Amino acid sequence: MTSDLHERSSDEEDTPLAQSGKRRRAAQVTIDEEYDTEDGEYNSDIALSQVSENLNGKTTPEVEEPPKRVRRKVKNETPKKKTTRKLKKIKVESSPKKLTTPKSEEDKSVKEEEDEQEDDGGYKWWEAEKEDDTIKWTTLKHNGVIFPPAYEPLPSHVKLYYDGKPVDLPPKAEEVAGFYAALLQSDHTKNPVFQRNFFDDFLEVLKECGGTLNGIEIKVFSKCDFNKMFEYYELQKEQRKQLSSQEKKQLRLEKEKLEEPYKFCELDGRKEQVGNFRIEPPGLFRGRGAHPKTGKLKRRVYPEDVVLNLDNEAPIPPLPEGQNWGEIRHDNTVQWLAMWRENISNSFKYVRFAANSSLNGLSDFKKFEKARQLKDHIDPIRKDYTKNLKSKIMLERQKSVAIYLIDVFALRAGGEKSEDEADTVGCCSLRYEHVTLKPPTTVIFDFLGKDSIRFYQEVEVDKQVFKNLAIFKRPPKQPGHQLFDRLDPSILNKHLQHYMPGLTAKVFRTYNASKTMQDQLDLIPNEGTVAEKLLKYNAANRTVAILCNHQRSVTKTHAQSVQKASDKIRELEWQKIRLKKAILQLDKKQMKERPKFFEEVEDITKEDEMAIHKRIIEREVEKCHKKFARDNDKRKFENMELLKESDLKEWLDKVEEQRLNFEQELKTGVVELKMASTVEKLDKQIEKLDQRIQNSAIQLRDKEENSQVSLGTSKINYIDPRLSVVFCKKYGVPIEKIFTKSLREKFKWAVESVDENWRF
DNA sequence: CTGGCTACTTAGGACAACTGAC
DNA sequence: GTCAGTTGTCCTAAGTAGCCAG
Repeated sequence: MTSDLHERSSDEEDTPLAQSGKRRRAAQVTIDEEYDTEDGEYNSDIALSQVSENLNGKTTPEVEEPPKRVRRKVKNETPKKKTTRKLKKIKVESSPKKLTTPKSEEDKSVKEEEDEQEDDGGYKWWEAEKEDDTIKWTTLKHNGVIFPPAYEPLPSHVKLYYDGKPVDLPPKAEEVAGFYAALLQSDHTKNPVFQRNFFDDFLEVLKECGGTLNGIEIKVFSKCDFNKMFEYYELQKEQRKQLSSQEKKQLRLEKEKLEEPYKFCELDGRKEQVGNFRIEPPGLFRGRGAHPKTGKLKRRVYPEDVVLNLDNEAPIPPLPEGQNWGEIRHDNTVQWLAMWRENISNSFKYVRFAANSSLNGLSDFKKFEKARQLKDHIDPIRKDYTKNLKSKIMLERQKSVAIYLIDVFALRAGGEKSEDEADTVGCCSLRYEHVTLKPPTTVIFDFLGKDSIRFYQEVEVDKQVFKNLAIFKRPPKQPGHQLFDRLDPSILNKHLQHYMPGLTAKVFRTYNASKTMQDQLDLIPNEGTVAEKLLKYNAANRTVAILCNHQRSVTKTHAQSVQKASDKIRELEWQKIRLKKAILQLDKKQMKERPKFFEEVEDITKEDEMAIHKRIIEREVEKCHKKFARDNDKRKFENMELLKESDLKEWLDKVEEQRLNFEQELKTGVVELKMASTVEKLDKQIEKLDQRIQNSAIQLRDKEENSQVSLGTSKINYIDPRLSVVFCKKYGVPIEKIFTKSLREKFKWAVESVDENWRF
């Protein structure tokens, strides 16, 4: 058999359509038909040479077409107006009584949050027995949503400038310009796509409201100057910061009072917290990664856009005169209170219960129970996919490899994406260029995953997986082509259902994350201080985060703070050595008695010492200046006599004296301590320093290792909270050290239901 | 089947609040 | 008390997945 027997014959275009059409025929095609093999193992010699060609492919780029990105069918090619299932306007008849919270609000002027928890937390759903899970509630009452405040036009002296001239914008357009101005210092505004999308939408809004008010015609983005607007916002921010703490408190209280009615709802007669009761304010869409729509105007949402969901007896939240809700629904099979359609990708946004709500808790519990259940099925699944790596049917091989990748490297399912989203992939949507093969069995993954976070891993894989990946990459496939051209998440999930009802690709991530955590926790000895145990818990957490590729961007100040910390350690070490020298000065015999102890005295070079001296002196000088400035500020305020320059000089002289001492010390090697001391006292000090050095070193290492890893996501979504609870109970670590207040509430079901023998 | 809807889960960054060293 | 650095919360984007009509 030769290459023209490949399923994809050469005359077929590699259009997205052709690609997706091919999938349909996939099932019938066997490996035998496709590849010249007897046992389902394809001829690795041929394939490997092809592979390495691609690999060493530094040669190929010149020859090949630049990798084109072939995507599957484009959704919404023509953004056709959806069959407008027009939101029925239901006339609000019922008197819009305000929802009274179960207990009288006046009882407590200052709300005690902990107490608040007590009375609604009485219901322990995890101890109740619920049968039907398609019905989420029988009664649901709430007060609707908070709309963002109306736009307040800028004062007349703050304007957009066009080509150097002030522009009078109609409020609606000014608002949009303001959205951009506010972001002037962010990275978004440096992105040309963002600029263009913003500008297009801005012009459109401007046109809608009839153009500028002073006849200036805005045409070119580059002539727009948003600085005056930006400065105004900065000023406002500054002023807000300057408010006295009293005023700030006042504002906080007012906000609190306004929000109070929306924070809670009543579900089956119980008080529950609402999550995002604030409608998202208008602004510029900030898509992540290379999002084609980033910068577009996210339009304001009005009551007419909002669908409310509550029970049919529930009072309908009132609206200002003349305004109406888009629709009132009574759908008790869903867990949302309100929703609206956003204009960027035409999808829905939901107002839902808070993380600590019973319904969300229940879903969470079920999620982890499902993942735990996978424990009992994982062995046959692994056995199966290992076996099927050699299946004669292409589809089967792709399935097996996909499940292997999802299981072993915790890849996401990887659904199809449309052309107007950022180009990110998961397992099923991996393309040729995302996987590089390095014989014999090394694979390099390099692609952008969810949120355009880079997934880069060089890993060893099963031999047969390697071979299969080589097959999936075989010509005529080239960059831009799907690796798993027979697969999508729904095919995969359907396959997985056979092993276990409800099993889907994402369950593997939960399972492997929690399993890994359990294994890591098992390795931690029950000894040492709480701080030490905590450190080990975090290390375990980190293992999971790395498995799931949970990253965060390093802070701007990271390098600096690492530098600072390591400088501090060096300084401590220097101090220690200095003390050891002092010991030797006191008693020369010590060297013979404890040669090991004094070994490190030689470790420090003159240059090191000089650098440390310099740092200390610089710091001291700076301190003097700062203190001088601060003291005088204070004195000015209190109408006291100011410190004179001579006072500052006096301080600085002292520092200079110290500098000279250091210089002397460096020259002679003789350490002069401030106080007379004994060998014993110095030993004690050294011991303390050692401890401090160790602690600082651990902290530094932790900081380094955590700088790119985000622990939160796995803690919140992947690690069964019961693992953490058991850990705390068993190891005597207070749960507050691991779960913040809101996490303790979210995971209340776990905190209260588990004994210390529980295992994932 | 497939594609489009719909609902729900997972995600990182912005920003506010807190904390500990000085 | 002040400041810098850290931690916790909020915000909303971006995934997964089930369902249903054609």
